[in-house]
Amino acid sequence: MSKVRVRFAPSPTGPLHIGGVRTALYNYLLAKKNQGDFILRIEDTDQTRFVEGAEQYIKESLSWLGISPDEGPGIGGNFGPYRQSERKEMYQPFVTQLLEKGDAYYAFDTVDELEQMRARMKKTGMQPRYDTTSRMSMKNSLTLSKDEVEKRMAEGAEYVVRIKMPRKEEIKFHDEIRGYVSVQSNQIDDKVILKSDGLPTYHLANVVDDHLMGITHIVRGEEWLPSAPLHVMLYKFLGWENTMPKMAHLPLILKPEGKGKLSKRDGDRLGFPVFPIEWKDPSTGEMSMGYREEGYLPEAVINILALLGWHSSNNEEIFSLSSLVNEFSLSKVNKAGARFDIDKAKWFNHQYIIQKPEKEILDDFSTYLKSNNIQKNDEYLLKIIPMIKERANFIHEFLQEGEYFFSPPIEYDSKAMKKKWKTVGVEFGKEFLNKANQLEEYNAENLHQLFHQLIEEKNVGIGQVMPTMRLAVTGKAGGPPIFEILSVIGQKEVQKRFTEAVTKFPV
RNA sequence: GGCCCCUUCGUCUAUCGGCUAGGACGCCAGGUUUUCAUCCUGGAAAGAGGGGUUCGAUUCCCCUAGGGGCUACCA
Repeated sequence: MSKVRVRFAPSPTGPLHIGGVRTALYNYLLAKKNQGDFILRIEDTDQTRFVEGAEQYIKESLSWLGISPDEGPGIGGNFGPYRQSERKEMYQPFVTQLLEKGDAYYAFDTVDELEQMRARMKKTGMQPRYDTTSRMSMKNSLTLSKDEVEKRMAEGAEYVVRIKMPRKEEIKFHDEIRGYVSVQSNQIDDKVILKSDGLPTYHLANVVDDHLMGITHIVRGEEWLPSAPLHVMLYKFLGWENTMPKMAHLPLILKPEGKGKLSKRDGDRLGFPVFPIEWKDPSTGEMSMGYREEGYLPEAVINILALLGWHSSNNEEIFSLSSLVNEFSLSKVNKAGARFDIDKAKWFNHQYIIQKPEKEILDDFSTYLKSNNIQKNDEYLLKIIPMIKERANFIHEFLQEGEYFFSPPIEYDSKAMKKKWKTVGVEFGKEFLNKANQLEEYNAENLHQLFHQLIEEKNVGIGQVMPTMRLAVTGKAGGPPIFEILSVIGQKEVQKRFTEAVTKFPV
């Protein structure tokens, strides 16, 4: 059995949609599961849609997520070049072959003529397309005399090459996810395979490249399913039927609500990213948010995307990239489109935040703090990270969650103040701090002990006095264990905050 | 409009003819906690409809309905 080789083949027309990222991921998983190769191929045959920086964006996204290609532009490999624009001459022999065998033909129709043809057909209730019947009334090498065709070519007339679809034939192929799919050939039009600028269209290019690059499995989005029969015909015409790659068409990622596939607009409207990393449109300057910048961990994004359309039968949901590689199978990929669920996405991120070692969180957290003009040493941060990480979905929430670690409270939870800011608590607090200030070591354990001693001595309820202390020092009603907070903030600062609170809110 | 694909809790999904239909997110209730979060326990919540096939259908087939995709010299 030959080595598994799969390709991810985006076109560099802008930022990579997360649906595309998932396609890349599934390709990667299939490759690695079988010790195969994952190839990045840039499908830039449409020069008019080329966007500066898009290719770099794609590579950076994949690299951030840890699904780096084994071969690709700038990476190397034995099947290059990996940009279709750089493979231009490689397609010509196959076009010639198709032409000579009569499986393709030249067409000289102008845009206007094509439009007229479509309008005409529509009017008479026919399907508007360039196909087995309508081609006979158009200007092409099937209708024009050989002399006329040669004359036009000699004059340098613009032309395209179209595939000549058989009139009546069942095209049947097997999809790894959907089973057998069959279509009548007369439902497919004579698609352009070579454009007038001399570059192939996607259809020809992907077939030729997949063949030349030894691709064994095509894993792509469901939007390609309708053109798959066309590709099958091309494999047939080119004589590659026996080595045709297996095909798998992935279900689409749908809007969280409403109709249709997930779009950038949904993200903007509902406030979540649809792109892996931030993107700035070079022509408009418009920014699109990315998962990376919004505080998602790459391993969380991988996990989220993996579960959108694929599921393990053992009910597990938390998967690292390497466990996905072990578990993944095309046969477990779902057929139906999956609605994107941002709440579950956040939950995944939360899981990975909790799981993540403090030292690894440190970098991101201190970078975030610096951008907010807050400087604290690593030792200090390392103490507070474990206290707040399970309370946050994102690292940028750490600051908000634990703002009292960086500055005295500005606001005090009014509901809690009303309920818990009472004489008994304040008096107790004063006495507790007096004693605490005498402590040899101002640490959580000692503070805890002292506090409980005093409670017994005074015979007060813990709920009457502890919230008071928390409110005075943090301004909040909830949070990590109070004695740990006190010990981290430090004796002097605690005393200061308490005194201030008492002054502000006399009882 | 035409063609193709799809259809289990609100959402992601398990089930490959035997189901008291399982899990996860979210939601609700209880427990733990001074508190919030975490964690634990419990709860509400689904097989689009109609026909077949079968001893038996969520599972196989057909029809209807609904959803999605494609329908360019774009990918």
